[in-house]
Amino acid sequence: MDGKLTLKRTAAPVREQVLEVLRGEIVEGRLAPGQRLTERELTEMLGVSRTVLRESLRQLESEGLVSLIPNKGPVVRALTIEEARELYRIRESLEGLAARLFAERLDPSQIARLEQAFAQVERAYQSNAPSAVLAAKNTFYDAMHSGGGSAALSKMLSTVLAQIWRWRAVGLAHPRRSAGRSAESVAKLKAVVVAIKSGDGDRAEMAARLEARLAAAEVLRILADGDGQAGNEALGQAAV
Amino acid sequence: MDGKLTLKRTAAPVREQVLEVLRGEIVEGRLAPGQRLTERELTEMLGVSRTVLRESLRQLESEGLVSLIPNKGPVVRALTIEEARELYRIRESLEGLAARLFAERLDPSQIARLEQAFAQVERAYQSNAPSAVLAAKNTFYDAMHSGGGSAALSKMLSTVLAQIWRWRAVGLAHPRRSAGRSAESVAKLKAVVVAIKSGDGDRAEMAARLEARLAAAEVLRILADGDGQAGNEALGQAAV
DNA sequence: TGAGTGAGATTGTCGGACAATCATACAAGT
DNA sequence: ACTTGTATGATTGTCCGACAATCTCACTCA
Repeated sequence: MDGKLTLKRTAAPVREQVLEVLRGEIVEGRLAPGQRLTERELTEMLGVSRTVLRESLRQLESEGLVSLIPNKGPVVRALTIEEARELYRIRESLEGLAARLFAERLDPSQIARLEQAFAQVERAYQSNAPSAVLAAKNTFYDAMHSGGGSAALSKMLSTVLAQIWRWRAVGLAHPRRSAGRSAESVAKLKAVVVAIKSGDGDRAEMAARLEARLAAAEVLRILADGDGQAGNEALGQAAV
Repeated sequence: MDGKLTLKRTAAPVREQVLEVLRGEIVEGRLAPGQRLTERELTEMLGVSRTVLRESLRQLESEGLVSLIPNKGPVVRALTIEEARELYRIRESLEGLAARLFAERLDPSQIARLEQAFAQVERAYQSNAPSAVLAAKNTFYDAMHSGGGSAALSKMLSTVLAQIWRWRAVGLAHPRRSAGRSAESVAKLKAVVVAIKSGDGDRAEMAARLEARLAAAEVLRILADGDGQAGNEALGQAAV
């Protein structure tokens, strides 16, 4: 009875369900960036009252996933390339800190979780299924972000990742993806795991930052080259 | 006609006014940590409807200033020392990044703003008025955080600072405040300004991180020494 | 003593209502 | 043809009242 297994909590409040659904729709791209929504549409689509919906929308706004335009309605937020670049740098800093905290603590159960997640990434990579790789990496990052034991930090990282998630998918699937990047990515993740396990905070931070920087460079390269229009389109500006 | 002077926007929506008022009350400690609130109380106190109030509360929750306990009501959030430590480390990372971006851009108008803010800090320090120092430092940090040109970053830093603001006030006013810390703080801020102006990103980041680390150490020392009870009290646990 | 029970307080959710604001199309006047 | 003005519809902003669900706590009864 000591709380470690609070199983089957009563059904989540409607508000949280709405939040999860909308977040998922946006993050996975089924609601396109720039797409306009209205409260009426959404309430009918979800079968909830405006009260609940509006509370959820406020929260999505503070997570940076939607913009609420006064007297106009909610819009799925579309980022410029510049904003994407900023988010990637923030991610790099915070992920470096997460790795450092992880290495400084070395919580055995967290380590085990991280290694398991990494093994899953390796398997997914060998099976050559992009979506599986994406999913596996997400659980890996989740383990890495929470391994340092800071709830505030892992929450921040989630919201940052949610905003750039779309481009991570682009980076993984894009035809112009540089050859060998996947293998390199797995190798760098391995380095992060090893560095964390070594207990050396500096080394862990460096490894994590390096991986984040490479991932960012890859995605930004894909978005920026070709030409401006294509870049903007990928960012959702043209997705009306 | 090119939009640079959109003056006198219409009165802010009620929701935002409520948000600002509540945020201010919490950050400045007039609503004590751990203090219980109820929707009814707040609506009567502010003269607004539950609809608006609840939307504002959701936002405050996502900023980490209140906890919304199901079927119980909103509570002004009280942090443990451990959580405070985590927030200070996050602040250090993000502030380092902000200084780096600032140095990499070197926007002249932002530099001017920073120097003005620093001059104000020096004056406030010489006038030996703690509250003036606090206010001046806040505008300084604001200039520093937004000088890198990243809206996402400065928004994150604001929410982090809002959560630890209370302890910054403690650190400035506490009798056990180590002698010379104020002077040292001003000197370190000066170093940050100089480093940013040099355009050297590494140096700017180092300077900013150092200052953040010292400020954190000072506050955490005050909170942690003495004894556990006093520490908790300062953190607001006992303020029922 | 202890278990059950019931009242009260508080949030969770809903639906309706109306004002305020914005965008658009259309009409009118020059 | 072009500008100005106006009407109209769409959408959010805000309020109110209602009721169910859940938690707390004191109280009663065996």
